[in-house]
Amino acid sequence: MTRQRASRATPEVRRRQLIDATLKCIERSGISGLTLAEVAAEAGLAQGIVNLHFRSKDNLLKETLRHLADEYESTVADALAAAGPDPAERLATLVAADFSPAVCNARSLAVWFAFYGEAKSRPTYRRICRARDAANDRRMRQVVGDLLGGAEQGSLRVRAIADSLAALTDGLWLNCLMSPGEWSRRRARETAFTLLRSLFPRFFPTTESTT
Amino acid sequence: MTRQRASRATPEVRRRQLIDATLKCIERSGISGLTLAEVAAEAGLAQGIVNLHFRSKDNLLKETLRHLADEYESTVADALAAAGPDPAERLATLVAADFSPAVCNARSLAVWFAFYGEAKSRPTYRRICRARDAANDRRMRQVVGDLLGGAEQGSLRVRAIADSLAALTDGLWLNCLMSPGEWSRRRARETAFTLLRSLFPRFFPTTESTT
DNA sequence: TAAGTGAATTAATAATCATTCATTAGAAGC
DNA sequence: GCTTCTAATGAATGATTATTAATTCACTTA
Repeated sequence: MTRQRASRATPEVRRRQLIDATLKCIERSGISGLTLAEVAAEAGLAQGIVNLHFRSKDNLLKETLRHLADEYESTVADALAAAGPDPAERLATLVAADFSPAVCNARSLAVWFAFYGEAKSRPTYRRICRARDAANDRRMRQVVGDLLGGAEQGSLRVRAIADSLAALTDGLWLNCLMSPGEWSRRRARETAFTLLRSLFPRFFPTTESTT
Repeated sequence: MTRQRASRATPEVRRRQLIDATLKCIERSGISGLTLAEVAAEAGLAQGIVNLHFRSKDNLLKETLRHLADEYESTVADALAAAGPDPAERLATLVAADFSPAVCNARSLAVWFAFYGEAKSRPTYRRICRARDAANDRRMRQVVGDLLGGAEQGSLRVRAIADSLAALTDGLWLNCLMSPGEWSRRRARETAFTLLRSLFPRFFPTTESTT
């Protein structure tokens, strides 16, 4: 039963490794069932390792959420940077990014909602999540405003539609989390695109010509 | 420091009282921070009271979620039963119910998302939440199908729009939970109605005649 | 009013877990 | 090879907390 002692690694490497293990463990046990022993075992390291590299469990959780938020932000920002100038294409890119495998996978969704669930009682979590939302909302309002053109730019209606599209993502993610059998990433994406086509038939024409 | 002994009450009354206390405590401390001592104190009763009436903490949590789901279900079902036969009115009723004070208040939202967050690792929670979603989705598909009429009834497009509207609620609720300062119940409701007007201009005409 | 019923209390128990720190040992420099 | 530095270990600690069960007592009823 003696463990093989792990070879040395830089703190950077260990921190990343422990965050990955934490993501897996939250998916498996939720935040309420998470123990440092489980995280350490998942990483193949000894009991005290988390306290060594993160000082406390609380800190590990914050850093894990931050990592998830950074990963999301860079995925979406990169996708948008790679898109062309056409507003319809840019909007489609934003929606598609939210349902890409890098973002919409069982583990990430489980962890996002685990933190959402704790957010009411933990201001720090709420702050990190809100920073993500704010960046997201700004992008979405810009793109929807560009799409609908000058007169409406910045109108309450543009704002409401952009906010609705952002909210739609969270709701469809929740479907994927709660009913993964019925709600695949693809179905969620197609549902969002169907809404886009219904909202903006001029910009997102329906493939089959029905009416 | 001696406690005043509580007067006798029926198990029914105590169970309800303890569930109410649990809702408050989850809002305050999250599920991960919830202790039976806190629940008992919130109810003004002694330590062992939860185990007496619910057998275990786990059972208390399940019953609390069930209570929340039942309350939601009866609120929405009652609202729909009171609405007239016009599909547009019925759709407006469904949306309005999701943002009524009985449903969309800080405590209920906090508790819903607390359970969503644990759902991945707790099949029982997932089952209870899914039952609520299924009833909701059925109603929404029926109403949207009625609104769009014969040809589209039951089409993939109707299904996608109904699913989107259901998802929209969850997303807007999340906004209310994470940013209660910016996202009042009323703003969330108006955002949803603005989407309805944009999607179905024929059925939900814009008040001011702008085009 | 005197049992009797069972709701409520509370102190004790046992288990879980985050955190600490003395010790071990891998890697780098000489 | 020897020394030094510091990552890694894991047993020990102490705090927290769900659960139990013996006891108390509020209310009912005969």
